[in-house]
Amino acid sequence: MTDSRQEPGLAVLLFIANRALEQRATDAVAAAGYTDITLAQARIAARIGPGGTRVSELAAQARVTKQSAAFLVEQLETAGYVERVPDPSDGRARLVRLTERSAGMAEAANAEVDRVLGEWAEHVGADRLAVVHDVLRDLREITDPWR
Amino acid sequence: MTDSRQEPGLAVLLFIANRALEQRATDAVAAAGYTDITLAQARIAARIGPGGTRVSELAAQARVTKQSAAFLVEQLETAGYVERVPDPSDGRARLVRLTERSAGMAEAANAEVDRVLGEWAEHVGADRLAVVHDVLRDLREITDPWR
DNA sequence: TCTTATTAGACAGAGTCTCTGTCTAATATG
DNA sequence: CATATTAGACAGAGACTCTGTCTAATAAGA
Repeated sequence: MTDSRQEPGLAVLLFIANRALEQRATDAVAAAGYTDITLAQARIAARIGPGGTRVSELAAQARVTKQSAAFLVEQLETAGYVERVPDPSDGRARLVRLTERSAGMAEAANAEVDRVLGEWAEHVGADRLAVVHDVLRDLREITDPWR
Repeated sequence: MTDSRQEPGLAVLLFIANRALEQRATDAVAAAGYTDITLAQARIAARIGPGGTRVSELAAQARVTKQSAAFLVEQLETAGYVERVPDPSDGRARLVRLTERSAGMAEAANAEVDRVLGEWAEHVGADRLAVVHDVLRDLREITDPWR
């Protein structure tokens, strides 16, 4: 989205880092035996909170439309990774929750992410990586309309 | 790809920042009148170098298969944003080059990216943002198999 | 309370993107 | 010169995402 080759801009660098991490996590999940889940589904699943999350919320977090999120949740439900329960606080809403089956998958993903972050810290220094983390967190205030 | 809500991990933060920048650039391009280009096409177009780039190279940079990249290049060619010429150095290859028509589009995208980065620098400090840029650049050595 | 506006989600359909698999031509390798 | 590799084309299937529309539940105001 920047311009052309040569020294890559921040836009490209963000893309590369994001994709690298995503790829490692995806590969790890597949290696752990969870081969019936796609990247798009995983992006949704990864954003489900402990107490369950609404489809609208998942859509916002994953930057897709409600329809797309609902479609992916449906797939995840069929595969047994999530379940939908009524939201006690709102009769219109339903909460999407992770099932026990997804526990191992989540663990595999998280373990790999930690491993990758360890490698990154070793390569660029834990302190510098921490700055990246802090800055991106601060940046979220202006880049993330939802919360 | 991390786990669930609460303090977002680096994986989610990278995703958010990347998407935010991508969205702003995309909106700016559309606002500039280039409504016949999609996000996937733009991701490919943004990676075409001054002297032209091979489809295989574009595929690697955009993290998609050769087939996907070829498909998108085909769309871009039909729309008049790129052209394909034989690669003098390799009879098998063809170089994808930007046409004059894409100049205004690239300018609109780059201008918006610069604008966003300016906002970011203002929000978190130019020095801290510079650290992020440096770290991600260093990280590329281990996250980007292609160069 | 009653009317109206908003919000969560379901449903339908079309378009876009991406992948696996296979094939040809051109280039390296030994 | 035979073989392996690489760039790209072609075909087809599958996955993802969107616009548009609809119902039900909640929120807001007269």
